[in-house]
Amino acid sequence: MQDSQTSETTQKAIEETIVSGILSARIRPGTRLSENQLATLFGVSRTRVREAMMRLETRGIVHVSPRRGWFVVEPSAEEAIAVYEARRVIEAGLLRSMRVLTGAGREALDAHLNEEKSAMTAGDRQRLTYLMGDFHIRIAELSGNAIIVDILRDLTARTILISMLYQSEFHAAQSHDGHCRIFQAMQASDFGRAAELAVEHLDEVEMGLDLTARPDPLSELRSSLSLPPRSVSSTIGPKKP
Amino acid sequence: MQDSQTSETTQKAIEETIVSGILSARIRPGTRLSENQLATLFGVSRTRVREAMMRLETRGIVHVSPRRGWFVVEPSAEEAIAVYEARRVIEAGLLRSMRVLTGAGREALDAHLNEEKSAMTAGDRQRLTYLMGDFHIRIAELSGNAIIVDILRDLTARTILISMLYQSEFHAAQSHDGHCRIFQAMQASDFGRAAELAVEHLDEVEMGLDLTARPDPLSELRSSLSLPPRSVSSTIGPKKP
DNA sequence: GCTTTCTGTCTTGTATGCAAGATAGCCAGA
DNA sequence: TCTGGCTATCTTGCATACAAGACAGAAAGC
Repeated sequence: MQDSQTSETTQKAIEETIVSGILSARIRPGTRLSENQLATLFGVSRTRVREAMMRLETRGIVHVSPRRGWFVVEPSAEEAIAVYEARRVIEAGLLRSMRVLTGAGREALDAHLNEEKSAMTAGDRQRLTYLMGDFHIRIAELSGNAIIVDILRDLTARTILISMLYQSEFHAAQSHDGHCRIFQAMQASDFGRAAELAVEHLDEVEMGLDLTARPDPLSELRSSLSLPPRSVSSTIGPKKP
Repeated sequence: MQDSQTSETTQKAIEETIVSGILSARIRPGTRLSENQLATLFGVSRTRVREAMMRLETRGIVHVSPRRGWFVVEPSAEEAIAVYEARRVIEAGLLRSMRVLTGAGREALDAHLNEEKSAMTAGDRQRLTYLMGDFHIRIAELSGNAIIVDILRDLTARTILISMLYQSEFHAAQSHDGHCRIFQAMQASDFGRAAELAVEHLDEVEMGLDLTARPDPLSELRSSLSLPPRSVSSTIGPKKP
């Protein structure tokens, strides 16, 4: 990254720092993001930090609790399900829409799968988390469609937050196998099959979650008092904490 | 809409006012959105207006030209193609993932198609534009997935902007027919067919565009000077006007 | 010991002020 | 008439000041 431009770059830098921190599992869900601290850290005023937070909120990455602070989102079980559902829809649709796997695309995915493998043997879990998410972004990049890439990057970030909350064990080998199978189908130009495999793969990962586990520990009490469930908030809709 | 809450609501109100203005084709691409004017209009300071603009920029609805102003986006031909491609991917994926059409869903779509018909006979073009886009959002709503609804709403807004730039004639009857066919396939629980029809429908609408027409009137000059083409910017990436 | 209240501190919410770039229009000069 | 430059004005960019809610911890009352 270049540091020459001061203006315009900083807000995006804050955004990307946080997103990439999540993508590589260095930032946990629920992490507090203090406007003042970030401002000091990046050497800017709160104004710019707030702008970055607003953008990240729109992207479903952080949320604000009024006058309490900004926090990295902790997706509820319902939200987690919605994220996986959205990914299945989009990734399956994407693969099914593909017609060819170019040579460059084949090489990119092949190189990526090799990286996954070496990270597995090295036991580098943080890097592995990053790579496991990045595989799906790489596939999106093959389409050359920046819109879809952006959407899937944000959904992947949310997925990683979900994993940190609900995933007890990390079945890296299983995920890697899933990726390899998808790649094989793509190499065979059987994109319908690749789409099916992607859905299965995401199902597998979702099934590996314990969605009764962490957040909303009040759910039992809540239901026994027959209060409304935690809102499956839209990325836009008003939050009521 | 309620007006009781002042805080928290206003920024969202600005956002939604603009988005719904676009969805109903009352706001044209390239419209200037002055921070000061909006601030006066909504009775708030520029700060809040700026926050709303930042969010809308993230959503791909507006963009800022540094120290010149905020403008409703004018998608380039490349961006237009990307938007349609993204919609095909997501809407086809969505329909294919459906398993049942509930009674309530059937009624909602049926009512919607009747509205389309009456707007056609009434010749209410603005309302028709809104309804034609809204059909696709209604389908997304059937999934109950707020993430997908939000994504498709923003893509629909962009689609309408694209129409206003590149669509010479408005083939409302053709679009309405397309919607009816999709609905029929859904009623027959043939969601694979519905997905195919949705792709065809979007193709038809895209083909009806004259993508050599409006923006970037300098494209000839640009290419004859062998300057780089207008960037197919991501929704996030830096804009270079 | 337990509860309640109060107060100091920390957080974000919002407005405002100033800086600096962009633009349009005028004016002068050739 | 056309060109070049100047200036007045308008725009956003960014920092800062202050308001106001949330919270923790101390103090007071029982």
